[in-house]
Amino acid sequence: MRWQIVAARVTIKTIAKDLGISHMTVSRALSDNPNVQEETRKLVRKRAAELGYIKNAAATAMRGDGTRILGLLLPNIANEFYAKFANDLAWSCERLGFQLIIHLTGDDALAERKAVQQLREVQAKAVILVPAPIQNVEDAAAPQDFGGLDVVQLIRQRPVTGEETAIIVEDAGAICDAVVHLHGRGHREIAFIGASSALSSGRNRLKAFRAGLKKCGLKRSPALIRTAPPSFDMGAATTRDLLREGRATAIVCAGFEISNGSLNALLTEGRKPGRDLAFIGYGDPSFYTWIEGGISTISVPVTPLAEQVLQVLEGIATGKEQSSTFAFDAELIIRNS
Amino acid sequence: MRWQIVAARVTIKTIAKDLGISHMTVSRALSDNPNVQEETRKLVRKRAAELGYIKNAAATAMRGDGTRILGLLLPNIANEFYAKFANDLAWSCERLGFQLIIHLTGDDALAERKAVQQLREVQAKAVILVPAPIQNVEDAAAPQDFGGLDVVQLIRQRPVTGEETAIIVEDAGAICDAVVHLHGRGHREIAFIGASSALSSGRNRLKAFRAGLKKCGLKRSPALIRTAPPSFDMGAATTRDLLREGRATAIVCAGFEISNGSLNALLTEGRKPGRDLAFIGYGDPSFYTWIEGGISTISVPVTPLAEQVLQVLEGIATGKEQSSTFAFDAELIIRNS
DNA sequence: ATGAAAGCGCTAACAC
DNA sequence: GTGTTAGCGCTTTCAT
Repeated sequence: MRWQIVAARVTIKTIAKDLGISHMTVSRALSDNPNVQEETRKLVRKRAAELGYIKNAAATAMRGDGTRILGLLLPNIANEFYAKFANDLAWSCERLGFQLIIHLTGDDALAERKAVQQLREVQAKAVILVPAPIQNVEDAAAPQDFGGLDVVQLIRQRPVTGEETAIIVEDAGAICDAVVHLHGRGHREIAFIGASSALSSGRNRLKAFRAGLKKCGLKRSPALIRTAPPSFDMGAATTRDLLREGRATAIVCAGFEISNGSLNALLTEGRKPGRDLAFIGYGDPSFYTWIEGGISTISVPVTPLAEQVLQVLEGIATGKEQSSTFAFDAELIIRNS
Repeated sequence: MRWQIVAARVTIKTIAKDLGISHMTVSRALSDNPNVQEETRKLVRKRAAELGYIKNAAATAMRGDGTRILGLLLPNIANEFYAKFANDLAWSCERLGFQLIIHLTGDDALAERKAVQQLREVQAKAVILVPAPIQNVEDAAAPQDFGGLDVVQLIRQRPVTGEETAIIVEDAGAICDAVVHLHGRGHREIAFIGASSALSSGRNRLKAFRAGLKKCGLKRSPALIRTAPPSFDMGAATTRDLLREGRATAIVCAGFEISNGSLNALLTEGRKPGRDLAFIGYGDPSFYTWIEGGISTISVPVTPLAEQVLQVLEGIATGKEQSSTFAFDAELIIRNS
């Protein structure tokens, strides 16, 4: 026998015994089943509150009644975009009575697998994820098995069973617009800093940039196109290189981290974005609106994205789910460039 | 009878039947119990993988073996500080194999209660929370019951049972330093923008500011001390007021949102923080380091905080937990003011 | 309107 | 080394 130092958990049986009735009556009373006398119901609820009864979610889950758990898989939540998205989604979850489990993947396929596994273990209802980019053959050969999870893909779309809903942002138009705009302001040497072509987003954004060049009748200059694994440091270093070379008169950034890194390099080098050099950022850090007269940017619609996820979630909650792809347009916002 | 469209969940019994052995052997094999023949163990693991077996966390939880779930309660995660903290903590969770459930409270006591209730239902192991400020008598009268949850209070410390660990930041020294520093640079009209005294943090920071004034032999000017419910807009509006009045030559911000709002007002009004007016911000948005020659700030040690939480967590995980209060000093970082 | 039994998936405690 | 039993807390089903 083990001494119970802490009070044993209060269950419906505890209450039942305390009240001298069957635990089934307690169960019914607590779940507002009509087949209970109003009086008993009140009594039970009162006693339950007094004893500090807490429903055991595990028991409910085990009976096959599912859970109210949602999983969110993101590369990180330090990034302003992801943080804002997680924030919006978390509020929706509070409203709908869901619990939100956040897993960080660092864009690593293995981490993603582990997270999905854990979510399946707790029988999460759905998972919203930014799919990790497929880096090697193994990843491609062993597609993720989501089991009973409803899946919503975010930002990136991985060609899988085709069953999953995808919510993506369509930034090709805005990137193309950016080039056209810069051209209109007289720029002829427009640099592009983006992710390496290993990422589908990297390829697509570069394609959009080239489409913009073509539209203005500008010819491609390989020297002005810089791609590498995207990061703050990459954006900063690349920008410093471009400054040193002194050819570019405008920079278009195609990535959140890259954009911040590039802006950082510009400012720490004493260049005024919008004056000394035209600059088009990526994403919507709030300070873009109020530094240096406002930083022009390719604006990504976070809240609409989160709201769409919410819609899909509500569909899932009520069983009326239907899979499809939702695309939201990014928008070129011109401020100082 | 109901038609099973989807394949029935694979359990240890499924595997047992498939292999013609007892489900206990399967259980033992899967949990690396030594009392299984190496051969059978391998066989079981192989078959489990093939059949796509997923352990049912609910069943484990129901047996009283607990969960690997942690709860994190924050006012929001859009704020750079909270986002960074959540990010650090989430990484720790990945490393330790925990799942992190994030609940947003908006600093509302009722929302906090609901979140704690839900965490208790899923039998979370611990909850890390920024306690909602106590606004009214009801809140104070009905202290939160955390049941079996281990509790780590963050930033704010609510006097409760005294059992909980608290991890707080001690910013009084840095605030006082800020005043002394500004005085040393010749400023005599130093404004303070902070939270209303309803929040304990508001009171303490104001106290520290006054201590700074006293230390320099400056007398208090009520006209330069502005407190109200803290927000970005409050910071911006207050700053615009101060600019209009034209008396203050320096501003000390005592809050994350306030600081950003104030800085925003300054820049949109065309004032150069550090040149036209001395400015001491609060918190560590990354762009503070690289705009306007660097914004001076009261730096809050996020990563040490998260690391301490991690320490406590590991204590909890191994049962070697011991409650206490950990304080981390904020630090005055002078850049352009 | 209320109660008794069964079973969800798992593992500790016993057989053997 | 392997199998059997029992029970965690809950609700569905079937009595009463």
